[in-house]
Amino acid sequence: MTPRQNRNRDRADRGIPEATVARLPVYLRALHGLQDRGVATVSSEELATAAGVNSAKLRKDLSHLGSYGTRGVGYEVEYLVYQISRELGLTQDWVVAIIGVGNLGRALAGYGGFASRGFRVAGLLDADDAIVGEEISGMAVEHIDRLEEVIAERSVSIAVIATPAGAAQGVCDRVVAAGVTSVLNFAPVVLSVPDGVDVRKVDLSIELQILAFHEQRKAGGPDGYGDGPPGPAHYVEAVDA
Amino acid sequence: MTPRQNRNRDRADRGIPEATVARLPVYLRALHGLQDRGVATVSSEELATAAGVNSAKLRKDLSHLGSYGTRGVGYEVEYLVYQISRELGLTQDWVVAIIGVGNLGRALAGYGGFASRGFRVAGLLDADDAIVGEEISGMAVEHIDRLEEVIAERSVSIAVIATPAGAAQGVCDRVVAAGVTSVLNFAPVVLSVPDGVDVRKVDLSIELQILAFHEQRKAGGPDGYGDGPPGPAHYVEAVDA
DNA sequence: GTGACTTTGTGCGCGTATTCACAAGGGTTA
DNA sequence: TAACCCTTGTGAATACGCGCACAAAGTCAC
Repeated sequence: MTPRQNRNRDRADRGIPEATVARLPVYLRALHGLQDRGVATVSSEELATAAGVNSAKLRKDLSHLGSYGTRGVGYEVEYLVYQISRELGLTQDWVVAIIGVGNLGRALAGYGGFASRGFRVAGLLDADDAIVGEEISGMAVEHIDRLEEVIAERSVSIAVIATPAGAAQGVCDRVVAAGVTSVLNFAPVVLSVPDGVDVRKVDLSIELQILAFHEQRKAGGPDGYGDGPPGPAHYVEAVDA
Repeated sequence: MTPRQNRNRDRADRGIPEATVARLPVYLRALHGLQDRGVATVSSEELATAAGVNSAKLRKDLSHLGSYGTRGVGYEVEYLVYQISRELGLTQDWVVAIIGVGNLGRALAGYGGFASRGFRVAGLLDADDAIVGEEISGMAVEHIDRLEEVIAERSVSIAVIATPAGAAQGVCDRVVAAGVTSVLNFAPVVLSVPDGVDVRKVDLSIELQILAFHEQRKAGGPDGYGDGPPGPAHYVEAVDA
C-alpha cells in the first residue's frame, strides 16, 4: 500500500497559486484535444507546447495538485484530465443564469463550451419586453422581474452579466442579494461587491486597447513624432473658459 | 520655460510595465465617466476608487507616463484622458476586421465600445455562404476568400478571430501572412504565430472555470468529501497486468 | 509673505511568479 | 540484477508586481 492518498492531500490542500489556477483550464483543453486524438500518455514538454507555456512552469503547476506524473514516462492523459477537472470543480454541475440577452447574451447562450465543461445555463433574463418570451438555444427568455425566483428555484450559483453598462451594477446587487457569490461580468463597468463575492471581468474593448498599445510600439513610439498638441497649455489658458 | 517636454520623454520612453498597460484602459474608462459628469479635476484617491484599484498603484502607473498631476490638487481629467489615449495609441484610428460572423461575431460587430475608442470595423468575413451578403450593423458580410484583399485594400491592422475552434489557426496563418501583426482571438485554441505578432485571447469558458474553482473552495474543498473515484488505482494495480 | 494643509511621486521591503538546472525516481534493456 | 536513459518534481536565483509610508511640491487662507 503506497501512501499515495496522503501525498495527494498534502499538496492539493489549500493554496494553489492564482496564476496556476488560471492556467489549469488551458491545460485541460489541451488534454481534451489529446484525448480526442487517442493519445494515452504525454510528457510535460509536449503538453506545454500544446498549451503554449514553458514546460517547467507546467510541471510546477501540476505539482501543486499532487504527484501525478511518472518519471521517465510522462502523464497519463485520462488521469490528468480527471484530476484537473476535480480540482477546478468541474466534476460537479454548475448552474448558470445569463442576464441580458442582447447580441452578446445570445452568443453566450449558444456557446457550446459551457455545457461540455459542466456548466448548465438554467436561465436567460432580460428587461426588454420585446425579447422576453423569445426562444434562444431551446430556452425561453424570462423577465428580469423574476430574477430572484429563478436564482432560488433553480439553485443558480453563477451569474453572467451581459447587460448594458448602466444596468450592470443594479443587476449585480440583486443577484448578490439573492445569494449568488460568483459573477462573470461582460459589462464595461467596475462592479462593486461585498467581500466573499468573486467577480471576473471580460472586456472586449480593453483587450483591443492593449493590442493597439503594442501595435503602436512596433510602429515606433507613442504618436510617432513630437509630443503633443493639446499639451499642458490649457492648464494656463483654457482654464478660464 | 519649464523643461516639461524633456521630463515627459524621460519617463514615457520605452518600458511601461505590462501590468500597467493592462490597467490604463480601465483608468481611461473611469475618466470618461468623470468627463461625462462634468468633473474637471480628480485626485488619485477618487480615480482609484472609480477604477477599483489602490491609489498608490494608480499613481505609480500614471508616473510611468510622466508627471501629469499637480500636488495638492490632483489630475486634470481632460488632460489625463488625452495623455492616456495617446500612450495607448487611441489618438489614431485602428482598422479592424472581424472573421467569423456567428453569434459572437455579430455581438462584436455591434459593440459600441469599439467605435468610440478609435477602432473602426472595416470588414466582416465568414465562410458560410448562407451568411455572406447579410447586412449586420450596416455592413455586408463578405466571403472569407476575399480575406487577403480586404486586409490589403483597407489597411486592416487588427484581426479579430471569432470562428469555430477548428478554423482559427488557418485563419490566423492567413491574416499573419497578409501582414497583420495584432490578433484578438475568441476561439478556444492556442494560436501559434511567428515572433513579432501579438495575440491576445479572450476565453469565456476559462473565466467560468476559474470562478467554479473559487466557488468550490468556498463550499469546502475539492469534491467536498473523499478523494476520488477513478483514482490512481490503475497505477498501482493495473501495472502488473 | 508665511504657515498650514493637501496630494503627488517614489524609495523600499515583501510576497508572488517565472525560469533554470539538476538530483531523484521510475522504466527498459541486456 | 545492473547499467542506462528519460522525464518528473523541486531548490535556488531572478524578475516582477504591489502597497506602505513619507518627503517633495504645490495650493490656499489670512
